[in-house]
Amino acid sequence: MVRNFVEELKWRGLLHDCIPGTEELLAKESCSGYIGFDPTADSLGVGNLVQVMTLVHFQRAGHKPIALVGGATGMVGDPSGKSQERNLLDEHQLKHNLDCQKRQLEKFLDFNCGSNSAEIVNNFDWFKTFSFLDFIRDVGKHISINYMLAKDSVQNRMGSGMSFTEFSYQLVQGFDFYYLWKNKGVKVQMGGSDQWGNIVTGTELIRRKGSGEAFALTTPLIKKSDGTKFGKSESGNVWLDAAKTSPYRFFQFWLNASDEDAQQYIRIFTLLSKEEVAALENEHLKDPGRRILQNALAKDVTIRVHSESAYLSALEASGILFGKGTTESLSQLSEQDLLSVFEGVPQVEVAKAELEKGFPAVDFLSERTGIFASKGEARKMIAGGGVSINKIRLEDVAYILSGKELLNNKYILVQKGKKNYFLVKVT
RNA sequence: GGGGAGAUAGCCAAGUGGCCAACGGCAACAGACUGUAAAUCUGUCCUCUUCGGAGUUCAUAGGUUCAAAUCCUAUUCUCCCCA
Repeated sequence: MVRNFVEELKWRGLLHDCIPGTEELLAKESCSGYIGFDPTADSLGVGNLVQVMTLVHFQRAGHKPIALVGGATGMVGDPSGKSQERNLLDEHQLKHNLDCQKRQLEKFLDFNCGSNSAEIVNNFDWFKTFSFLDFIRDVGKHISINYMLAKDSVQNRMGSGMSFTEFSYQLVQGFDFYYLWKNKGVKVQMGGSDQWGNIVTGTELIRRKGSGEAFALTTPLIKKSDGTKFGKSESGNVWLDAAKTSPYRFFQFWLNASDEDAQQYIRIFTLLSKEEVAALENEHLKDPGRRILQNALAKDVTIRVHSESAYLSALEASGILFGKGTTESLSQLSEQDLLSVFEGVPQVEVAKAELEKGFPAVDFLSERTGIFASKGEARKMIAGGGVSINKIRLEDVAYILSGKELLNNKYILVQKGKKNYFLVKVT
């Protein structure tokens, strides 16, 4: 049952670094390992999915995965990879974020499979009764300032400044590892490569304070092939929460991956086997235009994060919005189909009478519907050829809507650019 | 506490009396090309606009001047060095 976890990570491109001995340990016995999640938002984003997948593979390899939500560390703020001091979250927000993330994590792991059932822990539970004095005596005493100062996360901030709060972060996180090692027999911590410094502070603490040995491995920072940050779309962060990023948009995010990125993503974000991936890549190369990889990727991830039916509607919507048939296929849709296609697309309601007396498109798109922030912006966009109504490009800045452009006698489809849709409901 | 450097649009960064809504780069958005890709090219990119303009900016508050991002004064904040 115990498959080689590290091997699995390697071929998927998910292994960045590991402490010597980690691979041997994991190949030899079933272990407990954990990954921490930072409660900076009330939903995990696709970026966090990397760590989620790491835990999933960990469990599939027969180990016991523990997801740690950072009720305590979230109060401090991790300086890793940040060039500026972070704002502290208030307690209510923090609690809300923790609850939401917890619910999402539960979706991916198996909590009922015997000895390697997953677990979720909150480090606030062991920090809430730990006094400051106790902490600096019992924990701080074991780690030297010199050691802490040498960390990249600290060095990078020497020029721009860093509060004591964030400086202490590595100790706080280090103690998590120590605590879990001591109380739950956790031997391995995993995380993104930016967490390396924090993680080894933990192993160091275990060595010095507990005279024990612990292991760690990190996953690479996922970047797009053009070097930019992974996980953002035109409309911002891509979240796992359907209310924050609709399944349609989520699906589109993956579908829009470049060829190069799709190869990387399909290894990281799906559970497809090495052979299946290789087969897909072959197929893809024969005719890159069909975007076999992107389709497989988007399908797999959307189904696992949302559901089969969410995937099907996203697929259908995509077919209609980007398919060959343009206005005809739109006008042939039943009202119900239309609405389901546009589920998750911003909608505005407008009275029919308003349109019938003639509504200048510029005013309509800005002041009336808020699709554009101002008339000037709407005007510029139209002039630049970036606005379509019912998939027909609006050529004339002075165009006046008359109420004749209704689909199903009830809807107007406004398109900003190629990929941003708005549905106007006329009543 | 002393000394030094600095604060310009989302970010980086030029500008050191008028030609400045402020060079350039990045990011972002749109267009062309394409495969809803990449690369490339083009346009937009402080706010509003009847596209003629109008309004508000260069840490903050005052001041000098016909005229200030640029000079002066005070204040706030940041970094570095010394104590």
